[in-house]
Amino acid sequence: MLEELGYKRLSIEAIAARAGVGKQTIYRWWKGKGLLVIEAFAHATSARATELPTADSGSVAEDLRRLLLSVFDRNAHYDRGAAPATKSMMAEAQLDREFLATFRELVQSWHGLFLRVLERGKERGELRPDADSAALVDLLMGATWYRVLLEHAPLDKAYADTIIRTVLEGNRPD
Amino acid sequence: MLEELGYKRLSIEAIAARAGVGKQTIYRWWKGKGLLVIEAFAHATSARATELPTADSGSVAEDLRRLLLSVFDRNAHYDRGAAPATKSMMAEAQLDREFLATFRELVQSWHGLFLRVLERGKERGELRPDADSAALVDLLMGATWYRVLLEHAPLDKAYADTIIRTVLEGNRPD
Amino acid sequence: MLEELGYKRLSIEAIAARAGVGKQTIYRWWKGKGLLVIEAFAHATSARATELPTADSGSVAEDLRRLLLSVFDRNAHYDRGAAPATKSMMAEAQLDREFLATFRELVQSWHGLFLRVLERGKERGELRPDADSAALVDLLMGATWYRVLLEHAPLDKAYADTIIRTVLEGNRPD
Amino acid sequence: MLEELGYKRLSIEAIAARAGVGKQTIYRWWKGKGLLVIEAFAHATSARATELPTADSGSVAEDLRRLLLSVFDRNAHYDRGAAPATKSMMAEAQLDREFLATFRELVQSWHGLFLRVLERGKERGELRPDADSAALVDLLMGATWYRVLLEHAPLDKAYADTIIRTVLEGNRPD
DNA sequence: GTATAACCGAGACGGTACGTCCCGTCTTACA
DNA sequence: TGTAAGACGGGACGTACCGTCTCGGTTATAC
Repeated sequence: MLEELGYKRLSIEAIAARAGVGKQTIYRWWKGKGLLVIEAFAHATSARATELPTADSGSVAEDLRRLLLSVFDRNAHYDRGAAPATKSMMAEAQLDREFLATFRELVQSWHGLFLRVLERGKERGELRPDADSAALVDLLMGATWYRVLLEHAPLDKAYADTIIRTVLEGNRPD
Repeated sequence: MLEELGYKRLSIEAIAARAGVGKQTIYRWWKGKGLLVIEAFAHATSARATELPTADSGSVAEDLRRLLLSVFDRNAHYDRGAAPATKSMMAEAQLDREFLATFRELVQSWHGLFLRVLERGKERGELRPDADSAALVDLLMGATWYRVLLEHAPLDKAYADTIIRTVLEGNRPD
Repeated sequence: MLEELGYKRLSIEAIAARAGVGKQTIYRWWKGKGLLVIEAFAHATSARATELPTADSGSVAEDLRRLLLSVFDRNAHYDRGAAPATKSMMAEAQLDREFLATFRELVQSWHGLFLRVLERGKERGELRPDADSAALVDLLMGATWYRVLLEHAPLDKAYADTIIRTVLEGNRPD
Repeated sequence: MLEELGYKRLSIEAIAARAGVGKQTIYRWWKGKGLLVIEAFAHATSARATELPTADSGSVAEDLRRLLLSVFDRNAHYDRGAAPATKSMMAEAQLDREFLATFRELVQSWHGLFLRVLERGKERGELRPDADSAALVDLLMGATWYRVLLEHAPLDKAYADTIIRTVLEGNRPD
């Protein structure tokens, strides 16, 4: 229904009707449209067994590339698949502080994957040991989200390369 | 009123009442809440004469630093000043495609400033000539927006340093 | 719609839909279902020009008889015409004190007609001068309403005769 | 709870909660709010051993007076005691035909007492033998209910006297 | 200096959705 | 096995705003 109507026109009334369910039942389980969508999103992504690739390939560059391209893949089409949902959630997060807290947890769970890769890189001496990994993750993710949100340029391999190249070269040891 | 109520609870009805104006008059001038806010935002930022620093200091690093810190300054407090407004607009942009187009123009007008600085850097040989400047701007802005939107970490000098350092070191010539 | 559905199943939602009107518009004009019905009732009875007979025939008995039979006529069929509406209003009056006040005014406007007839009777010496006219009206109306409300016996001429006979004979001068 | 909340706001949900009982259990015993209240009313009036006075004093006037004043007593205060309950039941009877049937039986059980008194009066020659006793009971009860329902005048001794006087004088033999 | 038009506040209107209450039925988990 | 607890599908409530639409009562202009 999200893809069909868009988040704004998606009403709890309509969800209930489509589900053949009383509105109260929905309010019993979720506090609002946002939290319902977040859960539906989590369910959909986990159900489709589309886990992000976490295997250790031996090189930060390769690990990061795999991870980032996987994220790019899911969000490359701004108007279908995961992107509309994540965009909607980011919007709701700006409109409802309570929702922001929940959403942040979801988003930060993704950070973990990136953090681990970067930390492995440090251990292997591929990255400066004093680099601020958390900040680097924000760079990686921020660059990605920015294009998804504004839709002013595509999430393509060239962009991924630029991002990864910049982050790694910019934090090479000495 | 935006700071007071938040974008979600800010209704055109309330704006009209507060302004001592008929609703029709508002609809005559703006097509929706989003476009009204975008204009109010533009008015407020220009009125306060808080233009971004564009002077050429002679070094990319310094120019970038000044520019980025100026942006950081305006948005450092996530719950007052410019941040709530920009966050609201980013939200609206996700919910209304027509608004997205308008908002994108506003945002991209800011890109110009960063692009010019990077291009000057290329000319001076401070940056690789084949670096994708547009992508680098997205890196800079994306990293900034990301923390503003998620509010999971502060927009502080350390973060600015990491961003600039990474972008510049990551795109040094040869 | 009242006759069709009955007062209980008559919802403001349905009235609005049938009238092709927003619910708010109804709430703008009437405070509740009861007050709307009371107004519809007043409108219907006045529109149909079914005024009660108030002419002076020269005898209390005859005046009273005409008046009472006219009331009987309108309410003889407990399940159509005026009776369902008046019954509904009497019900609402028991459930909502504010409505009771309004309803009482309507009902007491009818008392006036009976009171005038009785007072004429006193003047002509057909009734004891110290009879409590108001109480006698309550007797006349109470007896009528009682059968309408309980529907345990018909509003027929015999009952009208008994009522009038009792009230007049019971209050003959000396 | 009836006195506390009024019939309208009295919900089965609330009754169950207050009673520490499942809703289902209530529906197992009573078909609706009305029937539950009618039973509670019957229980309350019988428990308080406030039976109506049926003894034969030797005079219709006296018997009637005792009986009527007893009814008046219970309902003199329109907002507490028996009156709110009877008013509620009369309301429900107008809204639900099935309930009306049950309620009518309860009400008519009271008629029996009045009928017996009137019949005794006929036997003793205190009343015209061809008087319609049932109609007279409706006069007595109707006059009483009317004031209880509209609350436009008190149930006082003067009113009782007028009622009884009218009914007896109006149906004296010859 | 007055008639006339443009404007605008106020807010009613048809409408959608909200979040809540309660209905009467169904399910669960404990005693 | 029965029952409290309460979830469920459902209907209606009364409210908030939406974007559109009349209204009068000013101004401001043209005659």
